[in-house]
Amino acid sequence: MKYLEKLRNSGLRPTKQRLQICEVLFDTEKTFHFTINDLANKIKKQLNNKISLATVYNTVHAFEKKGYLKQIPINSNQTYFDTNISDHHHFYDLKEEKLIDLDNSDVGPINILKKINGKKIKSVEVLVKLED
Amino acid sequence: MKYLEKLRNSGLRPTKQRLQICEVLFDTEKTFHFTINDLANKIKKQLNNKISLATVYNTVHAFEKKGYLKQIPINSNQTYFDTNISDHHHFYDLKEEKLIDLDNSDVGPINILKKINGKKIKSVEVLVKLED
DNA sequence: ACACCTTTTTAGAACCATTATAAAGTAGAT
DNA sequence: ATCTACTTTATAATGGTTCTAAAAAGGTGT
Ligand SMILES: [Mn+2]
Ligand SMILES: [Mn+2]
Ligand SMILES: [Zn+2]
Ligand SMILES: [Zn+2]
Repeated sequence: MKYLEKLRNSGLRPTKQRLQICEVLFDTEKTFHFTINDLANKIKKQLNNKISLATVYNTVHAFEKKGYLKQIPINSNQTYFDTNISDHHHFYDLKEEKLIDLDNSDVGPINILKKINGKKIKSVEVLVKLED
Repeated sequence: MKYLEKLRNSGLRPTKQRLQICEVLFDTEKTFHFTINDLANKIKKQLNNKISLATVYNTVHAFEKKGYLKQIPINSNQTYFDTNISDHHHFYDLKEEKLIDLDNSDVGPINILKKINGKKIKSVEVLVKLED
């Protein structure tokens, strides 16, 4: 199975439910942004099978911890995840409440001049809010 | 009173509670980051007076809407606000779960090359995650 | 001061995304 | 097949935020 590695690395056995979550998350041309609810609905519609929310939460968090998914820093009542794990940024369309990818190459190089003692930079994320 | 303008512009009458919230928010040398709960506790301790959470929420949201406060885009179970309303960015110390200001001047100029049809940029915010 | 009407405050309830629980089911090892 | 640890699931608990509606305070005209 093509998702064994991701599952094993995340400390998860390849169960039917987890493989289905993988299918929906990783078996696509394009990457996408989602909330837990989005994902649960997508599974139900696309695979005609309901997976309990608890399992979806657990699996998504395990993948996020291992870096197979990213959380998108944004203020919302729900948490947004991203299947695009490359270094990249986001537009947030305030009217439509939609996220749009913004490639690293579409943002000039970002140089953080200030240093914090004893800490090192793990990530640099840009959020560009859009209005009409 | 020194906060009349902010309150009036936000469509709020200058009540005792709102003036106290203003005192804690705006009567300081330094700007700061806070959650609603932080703020309610600060008022209780600093002014020795309890203001109901509903009033704190309402007032903070009214100020935020008018731009007298900013929300900080970050993933947390609580919403973080900022009394520093200048264009600036943030470090987020993952270990300590603390936000640290990052001046515009400490980040090279950010040029967003990609354009979205019919939309204009309202803000550009950088979040730099820190680890040990 | 008083009456009258509007706005505000407040405690508590409701809401809802997320997390915890624990019982029943499943997978992998022997 | 049996055993054991892990997993799924329904459901409950948690907790930040929002809503409600009754009491309090503010403003206005007399
Ligand atoms: Mn989460
Ligand atoms: Mn809010
Ligand atoms: Zn993305
Ligand atoms: Zn700040």
